[in-house]
Amino acid sequence: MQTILIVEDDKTIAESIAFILEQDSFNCKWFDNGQDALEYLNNNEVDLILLDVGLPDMSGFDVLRKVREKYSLPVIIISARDDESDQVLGLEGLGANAYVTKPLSPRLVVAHVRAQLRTGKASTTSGSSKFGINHAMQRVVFNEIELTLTPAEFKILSHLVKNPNRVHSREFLMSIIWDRPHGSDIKTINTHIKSIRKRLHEVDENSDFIETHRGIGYSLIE
Amino acid sequence: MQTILIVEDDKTIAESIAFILEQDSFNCKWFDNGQDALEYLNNNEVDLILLDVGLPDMSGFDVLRKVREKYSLPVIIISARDDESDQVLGLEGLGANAYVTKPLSPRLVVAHVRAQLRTGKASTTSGSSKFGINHAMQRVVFNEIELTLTPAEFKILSHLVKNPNRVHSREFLMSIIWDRPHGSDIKTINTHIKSIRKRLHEVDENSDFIETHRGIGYSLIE
DNA sequence: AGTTTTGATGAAGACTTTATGAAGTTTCTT
DNA sequence: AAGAAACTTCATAAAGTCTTCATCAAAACT
Repeated sequence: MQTILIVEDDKTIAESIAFILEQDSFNCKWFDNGQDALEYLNNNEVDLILLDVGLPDMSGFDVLRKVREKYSLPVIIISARDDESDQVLGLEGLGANAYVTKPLSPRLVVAHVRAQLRTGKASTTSGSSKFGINHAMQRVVFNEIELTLTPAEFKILSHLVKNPNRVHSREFLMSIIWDRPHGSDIKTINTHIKSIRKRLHEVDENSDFIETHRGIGYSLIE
Repeated sequence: MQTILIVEDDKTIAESIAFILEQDSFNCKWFDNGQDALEYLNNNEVDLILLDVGLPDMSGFDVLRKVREKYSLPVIIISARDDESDQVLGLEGLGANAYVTKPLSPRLVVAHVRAQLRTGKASTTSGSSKFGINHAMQRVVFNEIELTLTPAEFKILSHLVKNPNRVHSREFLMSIIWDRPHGSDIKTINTHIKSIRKRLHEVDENSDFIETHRGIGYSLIE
């Protein structure tokens, strides 16, 4: 079942969206502020975000930017009709995937969500890769073998698998392991990557999926 | 004898359903609100639920969601003809198994119940596992031996047996024991798991079915 | 080629989480 | 109210994980 994050401070609106989406067998999580939503996103599998631009703690603009720092999942913007259209349109540059305006038409919301999830799928499935993620068991599947990983290793590797073919800095990978700033040496990532590579080698000796990008970080090739 | 939970605030309707079902030698329990029904469900063996969507305390929607958080038994929705058909059909996504509309045809209700109980049985049997659940006795069967468990142990182990091969967090397992938030130390789960493992070892010394997932929780391997 | 920078590696130890046994508290039964 | 059973808490031991560090290897630069 796919999970949708609803970030909306108006409880009535949030509940009506959740209601209609749940009828479509989506799993909904509601947050009335950006901070909590981002924290949830960092710790759970989410397939799509419905994001209100007018939040109490931070603008939808800031939320979207923070989401895009780490993830490529579809984000649908909810905006009041009287918002400055420029401001809302500007979100496109940050990677908003669609817009709906208040008052909301439930059917339209569902249509947008479906449209995004038909095409997207960015967060979980990954084509013809040799990798998969077993969320239920918190394991990464490689060549049909389930790897038992330590928590830090799982967080890093599952993120690499979800976002292959792009370089992830050590700083960023640290932020994947620790939600809050953590005063650890950045080179710690080297060691984690080493042990991940070791586990992959145990399955396939000649594999070399994790690439080092000197001076930047690592990427997973698929 | 199979037990059917009737959740319906109209006493006349509930009694007529119960009457006709008891003629068919089903054991019926009637509740006029969702809360009491859920409480009964959590403490007793139930084979099927007949659920009215229009309840006084919570919507049938909420009841069904709560049921599905823990159980996979068949649920038949009772709806007034004038309900929005969309809304009711949406319940399918949450795992409703069938619908009947008011005014009820007793024969039709019995037909639906029988149809579900012929096919269903999802709540108890579990493939080729060495585990089984004896709801009536609140015991878990392991290697054909019935384990005598304390209530908390039964709730945890039966949940693990029903949902094997996936990790369950300590927080979640706490919610299995206590329906309402309970200010207990989360580490209590460690102790319950310890005693469950001890009981399994008494049956098979070399068994090791409950796996620890560091930093997350536990899973049962089958 | 020599120097500098950056990454890989292995091992030690600091730190965190879990297991365990026992004591304490609550709840239920008689 | 007493006793028993069950649940929770606690202290400590054990296990596992993360970070650091020293050293070696590879790449980039002069």
